[in-house]
Amino acid sequence: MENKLYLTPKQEKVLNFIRKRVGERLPPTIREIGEELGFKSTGTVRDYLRILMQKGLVRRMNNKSRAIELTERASFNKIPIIGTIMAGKPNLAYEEIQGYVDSDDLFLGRLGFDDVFALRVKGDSMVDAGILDGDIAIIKKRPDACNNDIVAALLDNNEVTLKRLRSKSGKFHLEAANANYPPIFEEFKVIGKLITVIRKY
Amino acid sequence: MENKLYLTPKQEKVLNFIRKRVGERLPPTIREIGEELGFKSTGTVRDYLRILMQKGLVRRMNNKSRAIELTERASFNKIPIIGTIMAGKPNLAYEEIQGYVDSDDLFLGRLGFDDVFALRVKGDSMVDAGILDGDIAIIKKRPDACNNDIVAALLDNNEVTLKRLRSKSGKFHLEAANANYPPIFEEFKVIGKLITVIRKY
DNA sequence: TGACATGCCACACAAATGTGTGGTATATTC
DNA sequence: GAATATACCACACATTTGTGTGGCATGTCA
Repeated sequence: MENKLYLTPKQEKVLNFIRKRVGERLPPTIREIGEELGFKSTGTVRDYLRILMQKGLVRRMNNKSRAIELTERASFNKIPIIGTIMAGKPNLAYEEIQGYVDSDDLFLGRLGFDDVFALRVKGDSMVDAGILDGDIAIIKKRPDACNNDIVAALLDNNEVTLKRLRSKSGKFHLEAANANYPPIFEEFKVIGKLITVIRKY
Repeated sequence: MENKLYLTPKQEKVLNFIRKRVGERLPPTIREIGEELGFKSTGTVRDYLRILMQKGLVRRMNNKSRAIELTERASFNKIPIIGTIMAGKPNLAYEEIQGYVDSDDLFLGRLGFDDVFALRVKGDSMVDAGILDGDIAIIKKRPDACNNDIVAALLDNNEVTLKRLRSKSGKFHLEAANANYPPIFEEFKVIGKLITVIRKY
C-alpha cells in the first residue's frame, strides 16, 4: 500500500465534497457534485470519480443512484490509532497505524483526517488526571497548546508520551499526573493536544 | 411529544430495513424497500413511508432518490443521555433524555436502542477508577453484572449513581472509588453495566 | 347497511440519475 | 512535430427512481 497520495486541488475538492455529503448521511449524485464544483458536464464529474476510484479513495456501484462509498483510507469518520511516531516525519507513517477509531460529529466535531489522531495510552503516569492504561486518547495536531494542557509530546528517544504541559519562568516542561513520576525537563516537541479520552470496559 | 409509539409489525420491519441500510451508509430506494419486504407495488411502500413520516420517525425530500432520513427518535446511531430514571418504569421516560450521543459500531458494537444508554457523570465519587465529573458513561442495560463491575444503580431516592458492585458474604453493596465516600448498603437496583467512558476536553 | 380505515396491487408518467461517445483547449514530454 | 495527460464541455440515451391515480379486498364501527 503506497503511503504517498497526490491529489490535485480539484480532485481534493471533489473528495471533500463527497466526504461532507456522506457525513451528512446522503452521498451526492453526479450532477450534485458538478453543481457544487462548477462543472457543467456530468462527464467531467465522472472523469473525477474515475480518478478517485483508481487512487483507491472511492468505491461505486453501477447504475445505482448516489452509490458512492468512501474507502477506509478516505473516510473522515475513521481516525487512525497509531503506536509510535517516527521522529522527523511530519506526517504519520501508515505502517504505524494499529487500527481505526470510528469517530463522529458528537465526539470530535468535524475535524479533518489530517488534524486528528488517536493514541492508546500506556502506563499509569496520568492516573491522577483520570487517564488509565489502555485508554484511547484523541489528539488534535499542532494546536494552540498552552500551560496546563495535556499534550502528546515527542521525546528525544522517539517515544511519544502523554503529559501535562507546564511553564515555569518562561520555560516549558512536562509533568506526569502521578507522584511516582518525576517531571521531564529534557528536550521534547509538542505534537498535539488531548481533546478526548475513550475507555472501553 | 408523545412517548408511546405503536408500530404494526410490518411498519417496524420497514423501519428496521431503513435503519439497516442507513447504517450501511446508503438509504434504500422505494423499490428496494418493496423488494426486501415483499411488496409488489411502489405505492404500498409509499403508504408505509407516509405512515412513518406521520409518526415522526422519518423525514424525506421530494423528488430526490434515496432521500430518506431517520429522525433522532428512530435512529440506531443515537443513544440517549438521560438524567434521572423514574422508579418503577421499566422503560426510560423520554422526558428524562437530556440529549443524544452519537454512537458507532466501533465504540459500542451494534447494540439496539433498547439496550444501551449514556449517563453524564456527576461528582467525584469514582475518581480513583479514572471516572471524572462530566464524563459520559455508556451503560448496557440488564447485563450479567457481577462482582467488581462498575454499574449504574438506582437508589431508593430515585437517584442514579455510578458505583462499583461488591459482594460480601453473599450480599451485594455499592462502593465508591474515592476514600471520602462510604460504601452504600441501602436498597438499590442495578440498571446496567458500564461499558465505555468518554471524556471531552 | 353505510362509512371508514387498513393493507395491498397495477400501471402510467415524469423527474432524477447514470452511461457513453465525441469534442476542444492547454500543457508536457520525447 | 507527435504522443500523451490534464481538464473540461455537449449531448443523447437508458435506467433508475419518485409521483400519482385508481382499484380491490378485508375488517371495524355505528
